[in-house]
Amino acid sequence: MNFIINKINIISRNIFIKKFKIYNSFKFLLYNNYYNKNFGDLYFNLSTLYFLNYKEQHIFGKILGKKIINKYIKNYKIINNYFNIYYTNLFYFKNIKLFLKKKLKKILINKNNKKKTILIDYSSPNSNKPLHLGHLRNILIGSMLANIYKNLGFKVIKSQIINNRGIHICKCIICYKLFFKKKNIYIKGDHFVGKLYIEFEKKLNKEIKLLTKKYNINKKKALKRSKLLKLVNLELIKWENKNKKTLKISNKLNNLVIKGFKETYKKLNIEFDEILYESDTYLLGKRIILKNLDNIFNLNKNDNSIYYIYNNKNIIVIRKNGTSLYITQEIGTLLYRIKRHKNLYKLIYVVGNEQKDHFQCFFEIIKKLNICKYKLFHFSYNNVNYLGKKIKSRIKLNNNIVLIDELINFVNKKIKKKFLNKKLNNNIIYKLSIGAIKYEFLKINPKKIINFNIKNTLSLKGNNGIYIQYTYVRILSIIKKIKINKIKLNYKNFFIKDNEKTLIKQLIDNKNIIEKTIKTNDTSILINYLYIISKTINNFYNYNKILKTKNLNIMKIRLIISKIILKFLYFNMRMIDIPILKNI
RNA sequence: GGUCACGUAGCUCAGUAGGAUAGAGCAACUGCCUUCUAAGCAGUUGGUCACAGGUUCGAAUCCUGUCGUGAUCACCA
Repeated sequence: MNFIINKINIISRNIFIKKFKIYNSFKFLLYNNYYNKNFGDLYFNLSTLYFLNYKEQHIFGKILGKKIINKYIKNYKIINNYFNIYYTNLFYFKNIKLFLKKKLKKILINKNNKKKTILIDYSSPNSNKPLHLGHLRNILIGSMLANIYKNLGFKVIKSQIINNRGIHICKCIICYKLFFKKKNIYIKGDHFVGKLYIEFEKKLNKEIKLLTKKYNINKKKALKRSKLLKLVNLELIKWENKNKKTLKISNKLNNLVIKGFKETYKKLNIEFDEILYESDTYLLGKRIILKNLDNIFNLNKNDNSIYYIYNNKNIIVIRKNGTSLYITQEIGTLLYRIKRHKNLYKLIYVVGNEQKDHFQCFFEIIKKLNICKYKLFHFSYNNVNYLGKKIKSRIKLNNNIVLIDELINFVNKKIKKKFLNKKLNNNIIYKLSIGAIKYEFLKINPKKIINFNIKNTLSLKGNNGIYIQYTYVRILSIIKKIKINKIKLNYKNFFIKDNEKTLIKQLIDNKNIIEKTIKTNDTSILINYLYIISKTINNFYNYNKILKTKNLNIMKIRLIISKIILKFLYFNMRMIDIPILKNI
């Protein structure tokens, strides 16, 4: 493919100079076509040659056409001002041979990226509630990007920071102290702590309602008078002053949550190279802020809080009571990472787009502090919505599936029910569930809102993860039945049908797709590609008999194509981390 | 109100480095299991690409405005 494009560029330049006396370095954008049978395998639009008029464009086309025909290019045709190129059978033969012999990594991936290290920060939950569907999108996008970068040759550090410090933790601590201390914990740790948080919010709401009635004041004023909130704030000061009793409860709750998170991650086959805790990093942030108090940050002399001016707004970085905030932690964590990892190439924060302002402010501060020579990048994805509103763990859906654990259970049951007559074992059902969930969340462009809907989102027909897994198993079952290693391809007996040509062309496109995915960080590009080739593969399977073909040569060729299909499916499924099945 | 996204078939989404006739899946209807795994294949129906201007030989794609939806604008994280 590339050599054809290069050749066209070289020949064209000659024509421009000799025929039209035009000296410029125009580069062609050629497109692969595997959608429309009436048009060429490779094409470009002659109108893009803006420096020639319509007549000249066609003269150019005709000269170019005659010159490019060779053993790989059979023919050319100009239709509607489009220059179409048609491949010879030898072209397909060569590509099949290449795909069969070489490792896909070598064919599909540029080697320039070796030794560069990328740190990807994703998931980063607060340790006051279980992981929910909002986190799920974050986890899956981050994990897939990490996978792709790894396959591209980068060294990847998958990093997670657990936000285990702050008001939210203290709310749980207070709730535990007041109402749950003597009760037994009989549910998953993260679910228990989530319950503490919800209970606290309920009690707080009650108190606020009472206060607003009693003193006839608005909510803001009531919040200031709240006894519960006062307790929480005191607890936060205690926490940052390392009060032993407070830290003991904090650690207990923290451990419960982390254990719960680990179980959930394991179900999804998600792993991290490092897990950091805000409790270990926030002091670094606090220190550097105090160090730069006069030149970058400002002290409010009335109440001793410290703020940074961003877009004419005062952003508080240290509270009047001396405790730190989200952004304090963010600065500290970056410092911690820089110390820990030397020679990073880039840091990518996979965080929701609602934090766009936060990251812009954060990056600005880092630039002024002049502490980081690495590229910082916020990859923002959009929300998961339910009934038009952003999903939060406190919302309960109809079937209670707002949490990741609940979603997995739900899908698991659904698949079990659907394939009841097939008597699948639990391991296969589990792999199908995970595949379905991952595919469903990743197939939508990250910059778009996912409107979560149980019926549509978890449809098990058509364009979904199971379809891909099934396609793989179908082809595998053929290969399993026959020893294929000794088969040799011979061009003399080479025969290929149109649907097989389409497939080869699509496989060639894999390289472009990967490059485009990484350029845009859009996971849906690769997923949709996988779906398109799977459709072609199923078409190939239905129309071309393989083991039952009488002609031995044709059977050999189709077996080899089947083997190549498996290679491609395996490679791409691994990138997305959809579980691969060996049988059903 | 300011800022940032998004608006494509009844529903869920592709297509946006301008380019040929706007594509899939679900839902509805029609065929195909004695045949390598029917979790599949093939087909029919379904579109004012939110609306209005502009740029261009050419706009779903770029620009401007309007409308609609969501996020954000905390001494929460």
